[in-house]
Amino acid sequence: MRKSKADTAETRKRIVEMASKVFLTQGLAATGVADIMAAAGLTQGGFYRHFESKEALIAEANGVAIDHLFAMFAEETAGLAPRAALDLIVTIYLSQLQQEDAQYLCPLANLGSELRHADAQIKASAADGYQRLVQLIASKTEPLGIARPLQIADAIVSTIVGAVTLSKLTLNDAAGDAVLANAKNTVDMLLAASASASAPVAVAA
Amino acid sequence: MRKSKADTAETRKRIVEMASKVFLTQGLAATGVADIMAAAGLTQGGFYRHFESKEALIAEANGVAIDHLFAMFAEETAGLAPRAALDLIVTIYLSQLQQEDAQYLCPLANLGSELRHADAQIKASAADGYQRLVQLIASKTEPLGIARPLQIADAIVSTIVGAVTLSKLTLNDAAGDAVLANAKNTVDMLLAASASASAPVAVAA
DNA sequence: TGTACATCAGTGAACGCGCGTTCACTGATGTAC
DNA sequence: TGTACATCAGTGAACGCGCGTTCACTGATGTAC
Repeated sequence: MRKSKADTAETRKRIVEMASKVFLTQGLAATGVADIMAAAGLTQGGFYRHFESKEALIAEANGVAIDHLFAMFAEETAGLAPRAALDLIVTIYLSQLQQEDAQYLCPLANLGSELRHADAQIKASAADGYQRLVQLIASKTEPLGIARPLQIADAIVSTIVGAVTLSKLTLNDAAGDAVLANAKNTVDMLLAASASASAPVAVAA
Repeated sequence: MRKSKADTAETRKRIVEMASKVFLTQGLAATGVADIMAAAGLTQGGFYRHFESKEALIAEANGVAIDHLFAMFAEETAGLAPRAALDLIVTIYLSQLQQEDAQYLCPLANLGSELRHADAQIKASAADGYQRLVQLIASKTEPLGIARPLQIADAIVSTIVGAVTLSKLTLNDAAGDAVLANAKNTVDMLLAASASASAPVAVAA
């Protein structure tokens, strides 16, 4: 049953994509290799033709999830002014678990505490995602002419990651939604406070 | 080897205390019943004399962790004015993972993503902890005469929980410390922004 | 108060299950001539 | 270009291990008389 090189590459990609989705929605420990292979329409025996271990797949799946998230951000905010782009990024990030199919999930918010105890390569993929998220936000705060744009970017990341995590630990969905809505207000407040703290500057588009 | 009722109660309490510590530092899935019993100086067979299941212990251990956290907050901030108490609570919360023995760990920040997929009683204990944390913070923001004290309390919780979670997902400790230090600044900024947004009010002690 | 029996905390071994990983095998693809 | 062989993606079963849970047993505690 050997497959062509193109088929093999496609299969491998399909496994990573499915793994990314399943890991992010079900958790790392709760998701087995057999679950992922079944989701990809394969049997578990073939897994090790593509990956060295479950850990290696987790690291790769996290990387892919992060890549997709940022590609989507870039696409959605193309041509927008920094402040508008920032608003959209924050809004999209906060609503990641509210959509039906939950296509773009962030490993930091959805796997946070599990990543902490994972092995080195998995932690490295998480740290990379964190860095990229801070830098993306900072690339939008820096042109705003506000005080301490890097610290504000960092603060925004802590707030939105915390809010998404906590929104799934409330007693009911309404409370979770309130956490998310409030996080958006908090980001706005941080930006407004930073703007008033520095000399008023006209924001270029 | 039957023990007296007092001994039995003490043993049960010791198991919960050890479980609380081990679960919070190692994670739920990574910690086995045998690990906990060994930490308590017992063998695994005796576990089911005290608890119905591992899940039941997790729920109870989380509850105990939260109780300890709040008891410590109450003790540390006794007699302090609301703003000073708030500062101290935030500072202590943010430094929970920096101490040697890490005695007071919050389940929300340390088990966040694992709690999300846990069973109903465990999630209920997490939701309860979240409610209590928001209310404790709100009890300090409300006397400050600031705008929207409840939303600010909620924002503070999202920020500090997110920061503690993320501080362990950075490449090195220095970056993690920066996340925490920045979270403190963020809280201060939120409070200052809320104060300036409302009519200036003298804060009573 | 003393005695005889029931209770039950704790032990250590075993059970059963699931999971990550390995393996023999199949048959289509790739490659060497 | 055609042919013979090597390669290897995928299958399905099995292995081995760890973990949650159960169980027979022990002997000290609690209780009934």
